Amino acid sequence: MDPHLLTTFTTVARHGSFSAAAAELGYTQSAISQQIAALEADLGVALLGRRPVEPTPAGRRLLEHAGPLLLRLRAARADVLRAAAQPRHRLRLAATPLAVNAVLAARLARARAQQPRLEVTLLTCGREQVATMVAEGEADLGLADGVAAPSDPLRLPDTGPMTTAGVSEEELRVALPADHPLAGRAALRLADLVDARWLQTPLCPLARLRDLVGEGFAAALDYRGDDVHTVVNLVAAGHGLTLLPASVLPAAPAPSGCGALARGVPLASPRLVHRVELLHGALPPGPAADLAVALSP
Amino acid sequence: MDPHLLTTFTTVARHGSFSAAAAELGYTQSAISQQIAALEADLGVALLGRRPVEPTPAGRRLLEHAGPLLLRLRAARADVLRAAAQPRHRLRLAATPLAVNAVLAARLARARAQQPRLEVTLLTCGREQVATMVAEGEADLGLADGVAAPSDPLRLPDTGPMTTAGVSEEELRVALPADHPLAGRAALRLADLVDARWLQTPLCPLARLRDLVGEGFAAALDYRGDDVHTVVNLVAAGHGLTLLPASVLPAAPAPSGCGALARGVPLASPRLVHRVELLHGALPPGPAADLAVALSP
DNA sequence: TCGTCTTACGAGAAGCGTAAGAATT
DNA sequence: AATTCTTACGCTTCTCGTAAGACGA
Repeated sequence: MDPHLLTTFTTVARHGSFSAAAAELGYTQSAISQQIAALEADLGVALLGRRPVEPTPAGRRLLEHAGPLLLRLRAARADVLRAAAQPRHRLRLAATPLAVNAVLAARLARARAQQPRLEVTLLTCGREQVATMVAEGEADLGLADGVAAPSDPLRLPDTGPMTTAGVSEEELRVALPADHPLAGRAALRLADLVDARWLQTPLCPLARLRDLVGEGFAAALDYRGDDVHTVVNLVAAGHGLTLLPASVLPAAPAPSGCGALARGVPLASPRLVHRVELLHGALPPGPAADLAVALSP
Repeated sequence: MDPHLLTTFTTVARHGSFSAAAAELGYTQSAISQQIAALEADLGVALLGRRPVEPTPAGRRLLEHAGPLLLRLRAARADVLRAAAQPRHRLRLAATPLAVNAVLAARLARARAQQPRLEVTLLTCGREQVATMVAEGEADLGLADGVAAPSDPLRLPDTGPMTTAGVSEEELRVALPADHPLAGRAALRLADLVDARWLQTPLCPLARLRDLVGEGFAAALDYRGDDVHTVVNLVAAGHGLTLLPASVLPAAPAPSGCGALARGVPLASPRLVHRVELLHGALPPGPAADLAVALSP
């Protein structure tokens, strides 16, 4: 179960081809063939059917393990190197788009005022990638947001020992167009909306709502990016509903008209919050640790 | 980061000696020396100080990663082999001592009545070992118990994709000797008992209570085994309090006297339950899957 | 001086590439 | 016939063990 062979295996499975995997990994097809043969001999189990190249049931199980395993391996390496590295004066931050809200942006500004010489790089990307970057040491700190019950943690991918701390919770509202029949309501129950038209977005995955409430929540439109502006416009145009933190929605009810967003309707039950968590590995004393403290409430 | 080198590293660190590790692993000292050198060269970081042989800060970080990583690797291997193996007619069950309570023993008996030809092996061991055995495929099913808030999951060690399902929850009571001043009380609040004398046992670790309630809960006696009978006798003899499921405690108040256990006092707040979870990897259709279904409520 | 880790060196094994072979479409 | 995986074979690299060397207690 050499990790080397494991990456080869996942690459072959992904491409469905030995030769394509060889091209990607910089080996000859022959080498790939030998590596897969070695892995199958080691386990004593056929992992791939040939022609077409397709994982066997056992191979499918191994594929489920291989990804997280290799991720943790890279995370471990990064963590060890970090422990040995000198504290630096450049700090790399990874955050999901909705994570850097007004509160956290202000805290970040206050912290930077304390350490004016600190260079900060901020990169926006998806939830999983934030976790991965922090685990692999590509980012020193991560901020990830998501939908959760009050004071419940988010469910982030498991990448080994990583510190997570909630740094912000905010009311979550139902976002809908200004001319939507429900736009004027004082509050809504999520259970009453299971049959509504919903947007599927990485910001508010419908699978998460099903976890929390139950079946339903069919996707009227599946948005694969993670741009807040786009989502707001999709909702305003009536493509479907979604949940957004109150601070993203307009403060006053918009004048009813094409393309405007309503003020957002609070959720009566279940109470859900937009939660932001701070992620980091072991932090040596230094700017990263200081910033982590400053970002906490 | 060859797993091979990783196990060598952990062995050396555990023994604090290259030669002792060589003896355990069946290599020469020279080979161990070269393996550690290779690992350090690969990471570009010193992992062990020599004379005395002791992990550096970076080495300590790697040690924290290596254990879980190697466990997951063995778990992955076991899972793949299980997927390819023939369904067998021997079923291996691992359980913590308190997990096989009256309810589950009855369910198990009912299930066996359905499949009389099925051989069942039951092994009792600690919580972590149950999880490990299931992960590594040494057991087909595991039953682990612990203290939890109602309908909250237990916190079991992370060994990769493993199915856990709560199969039993039972009232948890404060166990105390029959002649204890609090023995007659109708209910107790755990917060009022932070300063009492407590038993530290694997069945009810005080660290868990601190998680749930707060600081306090000093250990008057630390019991390292996991035998229920012994714990009951320790409590009855007045060595300290502990929490036990109601079914373990005597049904009627014992006549006050030396070595008798009181009926047990219910917990008013927080509500805590004795929870049993069923653990298993991916189950192919067969006796193991049938039994898993039968054990669920 | 003794115990312990490191280094040098040779033998064996393992891994990769080239090239030819086999199997499927 | 073309594409794609497998096998054979030689070369290189890696890894281990033996044995000698270096370093501390």
